[in-house]
This record gives sequence, structure tokens and C-alpha cells, in this order.
Amino acid sequence: MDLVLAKNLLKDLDTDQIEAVTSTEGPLLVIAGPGSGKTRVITYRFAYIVLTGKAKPHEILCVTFTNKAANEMKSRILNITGAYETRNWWIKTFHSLGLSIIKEFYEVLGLKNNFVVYDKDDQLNLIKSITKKYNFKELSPEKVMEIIDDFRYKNDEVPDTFGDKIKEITKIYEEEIRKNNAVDFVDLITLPYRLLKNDEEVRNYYRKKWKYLMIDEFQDTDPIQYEFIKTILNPEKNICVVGDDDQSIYGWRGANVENIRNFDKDLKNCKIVILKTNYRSTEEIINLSNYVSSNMTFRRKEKIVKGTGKKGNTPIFIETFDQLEEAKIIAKEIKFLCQNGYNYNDIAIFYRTNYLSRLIEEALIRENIPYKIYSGVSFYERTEVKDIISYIRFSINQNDFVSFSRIINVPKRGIGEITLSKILEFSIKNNKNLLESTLFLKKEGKIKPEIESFEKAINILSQNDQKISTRVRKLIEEIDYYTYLSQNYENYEERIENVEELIRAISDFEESGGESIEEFINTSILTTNSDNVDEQKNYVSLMTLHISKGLEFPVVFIFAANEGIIPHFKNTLNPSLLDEERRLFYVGITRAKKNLIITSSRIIRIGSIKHSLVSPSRFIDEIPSNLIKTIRV
DNA sequence: CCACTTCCTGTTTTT
DNA sequence: CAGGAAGTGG
Repeated sequence: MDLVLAKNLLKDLDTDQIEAVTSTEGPLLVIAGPGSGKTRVITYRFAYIVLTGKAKPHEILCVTFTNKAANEMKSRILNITGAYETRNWWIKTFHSLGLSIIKEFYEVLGLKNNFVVYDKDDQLNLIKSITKKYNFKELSPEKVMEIIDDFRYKNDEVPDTFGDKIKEITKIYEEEIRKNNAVDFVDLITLPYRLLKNDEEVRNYYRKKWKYLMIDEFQDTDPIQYEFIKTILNPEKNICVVGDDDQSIYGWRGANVENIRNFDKDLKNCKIVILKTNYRSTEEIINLSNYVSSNMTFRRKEKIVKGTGKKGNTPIFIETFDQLEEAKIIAKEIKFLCQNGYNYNDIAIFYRTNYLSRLIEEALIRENIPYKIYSGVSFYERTEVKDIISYIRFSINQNDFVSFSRIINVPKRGIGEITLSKILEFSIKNNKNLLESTLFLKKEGKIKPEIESFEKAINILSQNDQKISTRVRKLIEEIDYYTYLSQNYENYEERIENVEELIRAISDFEESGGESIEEFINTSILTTNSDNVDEQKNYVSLMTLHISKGLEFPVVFIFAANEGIIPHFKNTLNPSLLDEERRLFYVGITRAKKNLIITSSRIIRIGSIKHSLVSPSRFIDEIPSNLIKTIRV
């Protein structure tokens, strides 16, 4: 029965895809060009392994780039296999995989079971409190974070150029974050990796557990993640990596394209399958993208993507006078398209940097076009959402100084820096947690009476017999949070709506049988903008080129394709950085199914400086005129 | 000791 | 244009 199903699966696939799906044993490298059915291959391969009885779903580890991709794969596989739940499946991002491993082995790692995850912002706050305490001013806290993260990640020594002070701060930071019973993004990768590397028993436990490994977006993995994967690889070496070196765009974050370029040399007897048919785009768009990729300096090997003969419009390049006009033309064009059969959700606008979204937003508002922005500050990073999350985190873990210092004075309770450091000092001296210390000092009359509401708030959140969403609602009443928002922010209505959205998310989590509030909090911190892209809603999507990876739209606009923006002026001198800019542009144009419109203008603003007579991106300039139609306004 | 105002700097991309 | 530093009033 299952074998019949497995055979039926293959009917939907082309020969290259079948090869990738059925080559289950030993190392396999799948180079998947844009629109080549990559997600289909991974989900079908997963289903094929299960249906042919080679492994159970929970014996396959599948690492994806975003949570959204993970969820999509789960539901697609559910559909194909007829399985009815995914609870013990291992389809995760590297970070959520790390979190799961830490959860299983928290004790060995020196954590308590109620540990919390710190995001970049929390981490920065902890570093700020350390540099302030030790009066370290030579480098900005952001720079300090960058340096110590780099060394913590690679498990290196801090080089002498940064002096002993940074070394000291690194050591203090690592002690502090453990005292807070917290882990940060670096820990989520390095703690599990080192545990597996050094502990044979744990290593064998996972090696046995996962009979098959699949890694998506392999071109964007970094060296540690690659080592991690090799560490858990079983003796049969059943590993399949999927990716496209032409679409590697996270080098600046430590990703190493060489991982995919050398994979077949690194693992003996590696099979290679190249998926080169693009089912997504018209011939015109494919021809243009092939031209763009052919000019890369460093490349694995020439790869000409083939289309399926779909004919469409020649991509258009429009150059305008200034950016106001540029945004306006996009808005007008969208209006036009939507009067001619397109919906708003068929359309996306991509740009290189976040601040560019403002210009487009204004133009879209003027034309009454609904839109949603997917880049910039993510939902769980919003001040009001993070405040509530910090209350919840502190109610779980009263050693969490970062959350404590964030909320102790929100709303204002007359507690400033000095009182805060008194509480911290007291807690260290007397080995008491932050809440106990606060209450003790309050009794002694050393803290203003307004602190009462803080104590009550934490008590409310700790009432385990009630639903979490109910407790959060009570918390908001107790601290009169909405009044606080309306008194402090002009856009308070939007902020209140965000808090309501958070409560809704908590309710959904509870109703779908979520385990604990820790689970909700720790996983929500790992949610990002790209996880929220919803194709169902009818609005135009605005996002950075980076976020656009993995998505597709019938109509794609690329805004501000100016030299200096794409490629970014900081990355034009070094050929390998310039290549990455080109790949980013390549990712952008290959998202388009039918219509591609690229725009630029002759006057642009970078910050407060106006630059006149700027040229179009070199990536456009070099394109032969038969591949793109240029319009100068 | 805290809160509020004003002036200043500095903007790539994000799991 | 926002987010920190510094200065002043309560």
C-alpha cells in the first residue's frame, strides 16, 4: 500500500527530481536553481523515505532556513503521507534544533529547566550593563557584542589587538548569562555542537536517532553548522544537502559558500543532482537572470537554467528623476496592474536596505494601495510585545536580570538606575534572586511604594492554575499598560493592537496543546519577519532582497537599483563581496514569475546627503538591450 | 534620586 | 528620525 503511494509520488516529478528523491542512501548534493521545485524535492524525499519504510518521520532530521519553511514542509508532508501529527518530527531551523537539544540536556550544560532565550537586543542590554559597570568606553557596546560573539562562536582566543579588557568582558559576559539562567543565539548553536563533539554518549544517541539528514539552503550554512551536521552524521552517511551557490547571500553573517561548492569533495562517493529546470518564470525573466549570473567572478560551475517555454513580457527598467517620482511610478503601475486582472497579493516590492521602505510606503498610502512590510523590526522585537514577554520571562525565571531591568520601571514606578543597581548588589551579596531582593528592600523602605504593582503583576503571572492568556490579560490590567501606552506613544492604538495580537498568539498556542509558557516564549523569540509572510491576504508585500529568498510573486518590483545601493557601496571593492551583491540581485529577479520591473533614479538620498546624477546599478548597465526594456522618465 | 528636555550622531543585509 | 548623552528641575 505504502509502496504504491511511494510510486505515485514520482509521477509528479521530472527525471532529475526523481533522481534526487530516490537516491536515499549515502551523501547526496542537490544543486537547485531558482524555481526548480526544491521544496517539492525535499518534501517528497522525506515522504518517500517514510513510505518505503526506510525510516519513521521522527528518524529524519530536516534543517530549514526559516520556521515558515519548516511549517510549510510539515503540512505538505502530512498531506502526502496521510500522517496526522508532527509533534515528534525534527523539521527545524538550526536555532530551534539547538534549542531542542539544549532542552534535553540542559543540566549537563549548567542550566536550570526554566532557562530563557535572549535575542540580540537582550544580549546587548546585558553587555551594556557590564561595560557600564566596568566603565569600559573604548568601544561601543554593539562593537563589543560583535567581537565577543565572533570569538565565542569560533571558540577562539580574543586577539591581542583588542586588549585584555575585551577578554575580561567576554569572560564576565559568559558568567553573567549563565547566572541569568539564559542562553543567547550563539549558545543555541555552540552549546549543542560542543556537547555533541565532546560527549560520545550524547553524540551516539543522536547519531542513532537520525537515520537520514536533509539540509535546505545549504549555501547559507556557516562552518560551525557544517561541523555540527558532520558530527551527527551516522556511519551510513545518509545526508542530503540542497541549495544553490548562486543564491548564497549571507556571507556577511558567517555563511560559507564553500560548504556547498566543496561538499562533493568533502564527502566520499557523493552523488550530485542538478535541478536546472525553472518552472517558475517566463523565458524572458530566465534569460535575464542567466545573464546576471554568468557575470559572477567566483562560481561552482557554469549552470544555465532552462525554462519551460513560458512566453511573457520583457523585463522593464525605469529610470526616473528622483526617488519620489520613482516610488510614485511604482504605485501607479500597481494601480494599473490591479485594474487589469492582478491582485495586490500578486505583487511584491524588494529593496536593498530597510529605510528605503518609507519612500514606497508614502507613495502607496497616497494611492490607497494596501501593503505589508516584512522587514525591519519583527513582531516579537516591538517594544510593547517585548515588555510583556519580559514580564512573563521574569515570572518564570527570577534570575533574569535583563528582563527585570527592562520592566521594573515600566510603567514608571520611580525606579531608576541607582535603585536598580542597589537591588542587583543586594541580590549578589545575599545570594537571593531579584524578586526576593526587591521585596526585602521594599520592606526596609528603600524602594518607592509604587513597586507594589510590580509584585502583584509577578504574582498574577505565577498563578499556574489559570490559563496563560488569562493571566496576561490580568497583568495588563494590573499595571494599566494600555493607559501607559496611550500616555507615552502617539501610535498607541497600533501598539495596543500588537499586544492583543500577542495574547491571541498565546491563546492559539494553549489551544493547540502547547506544553508550557517557557516553550512559547523561547520559540517566539526565534520567530522572524519572513515567518509571517502570508500569501492569502490581499496586500502588496514590501521586503528587503534578503527576506525575499525562497518566495515567488507574479509581479516583482525592485526599487532603488542604483549603483551604491545595489551593489551596496560598502561591498563594491572586494570581488567576493561584490559577487554576493550580484547574487542578491539574482535572488531578487528570480522571484518573479511573469513581470519584472526594476527602477532607479538620478537623485538619491543616503541619510541626509543628497547625491545627484547617480548611475543605475552596474548589474543593470551591463545587461544587453535585447534582454531588458529601458525607459527614462 | 528620578523624570524630562534638548541636542547630537549616524543608518546593510538578520537567523 | 531615533536613540543615547548631558543637563536641569522636581
